[in-house]
Amino acid sequence: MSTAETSYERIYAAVRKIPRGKVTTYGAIARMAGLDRQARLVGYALSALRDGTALPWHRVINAQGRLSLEHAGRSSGLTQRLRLEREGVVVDAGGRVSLARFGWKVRAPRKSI
DNA sequence: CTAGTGACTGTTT
DNA sequence: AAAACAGCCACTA
Repeated sequence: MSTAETSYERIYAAVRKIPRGKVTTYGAIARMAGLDRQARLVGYALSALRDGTALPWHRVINAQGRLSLEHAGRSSGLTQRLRLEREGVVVDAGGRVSLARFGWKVRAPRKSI
């Protein structure tokens, strides 16, 4: 079809690229999808996902390093936290993740810790 | 068509 | 540190 890929498709594709054990922000996903200022759209696209999706949506958190789902009063917040911890991502009691440590960076890691 | 809302972000008070 | 404002876009009524 001549129909161009929707923003959703691009967003999903970007989310799929997040490596296991890492997290990224909505803004970063939007940027990867070529929608640099549509972080909100990313959240909206993810909200449209169904249960059982193969998309690693749990690796997407907000720029404050916090799980937006918990803050939004979603029951899926617990699921996200569980999945992250299962991948080795440390989630604080307040639902916070250290972006400095687990934030997905396209740049190469430091040669020394 | 308009108006309201949202899994956001960055800047300014 | 917390709240308010503005910006951006898609979906629903």
